[in-house]
Amino acid sequence: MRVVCGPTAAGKTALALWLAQHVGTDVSIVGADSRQLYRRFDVGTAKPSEAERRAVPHYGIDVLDPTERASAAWWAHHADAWIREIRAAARVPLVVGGTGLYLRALFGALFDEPALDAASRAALEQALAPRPTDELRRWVAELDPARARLGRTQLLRAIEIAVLTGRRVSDLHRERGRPARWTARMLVVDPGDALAGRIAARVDAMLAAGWREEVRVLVRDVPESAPAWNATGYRTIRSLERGELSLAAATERVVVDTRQYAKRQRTWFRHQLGGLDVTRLDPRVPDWQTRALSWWNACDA
RNA sequence: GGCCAGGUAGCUCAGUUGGUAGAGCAGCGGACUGAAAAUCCGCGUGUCGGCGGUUCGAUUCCGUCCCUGGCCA
Repeated sequence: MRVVCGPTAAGKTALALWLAQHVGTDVSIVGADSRQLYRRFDVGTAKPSEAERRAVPHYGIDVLDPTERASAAWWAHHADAWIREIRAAARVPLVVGGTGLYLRALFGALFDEPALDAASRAALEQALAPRPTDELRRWVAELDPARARLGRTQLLRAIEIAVLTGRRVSDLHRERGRPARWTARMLVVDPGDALAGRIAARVDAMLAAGWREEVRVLVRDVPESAPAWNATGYRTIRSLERGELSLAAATERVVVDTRQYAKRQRTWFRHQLGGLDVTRLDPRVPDWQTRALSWWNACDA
């Protein structure tokens, strides 16, 4: 299974589209992007354009309402179905995206979660929400010490599993590991120190493409708590539209946030792809097309 | 040209009654198994504007020059 990944604004989408149109077979793209899932959050999530989606079929884009919460397992389940559908239509799938955990859920380590009662789960989430992170950390130090050094999201997860199943997540990870659904050949796209400049240019382009207008419409009926607002920049642009920030300050804020996000992605793609077949490509090299094609041709499917 | 206020980390600033300095932001490194564009952890040597002087010792005091901002001419 071919996968194009890398930090945001690296040029993944462009490279994938180029490949789709130059490899001589019918390619369909599966997006592995946790923010492009959401309908109506278009400009700031850098979704492929209408024309691009007409030229190459895309899956995994515009599949959730802004208030729905996605998850890695949810995405992997659907991605699996999309891939089968693409193959059944005698086309070749290409997974493209920067959400590392989603890729992991499809190609590796996600464990098989025991059934959790939805009501108790919601009640527990309510009860935990107001608790300070330090307190959660102390609890996890008791319940599942191996997880206590991680962040709040992971602490909540550790407590949830411990309370609802009576088991430690770290034990379940070991005992209920699931075989990978596909073997992946990854092409990690990264333009090195040109990335910061590309990010700044992309934010300007998003603003010019109507990002503010998009947000102005969204604030009318998408509640502030909707998961879709977590996409980088959206809350900042919302503040801009409320007059809480100048355009210059908002732009700078979004550029910085995006840079920091891209940095986290790099760290992930540097260290978290263990066991997978990885090829790295700097799209600035003059022979990037040759290299991309030879990567494509070295893969079975 | 005169007076005043400043020139300290990439940026905004604090501080040193003389013993060569520290915050926020930025940046860098790392973690990550069903919220992941999320959530966390770690990292601070910089001619303290230049040159002289006083001093055992100056970023700190004195002189002078340069630069920035404001006011007055």
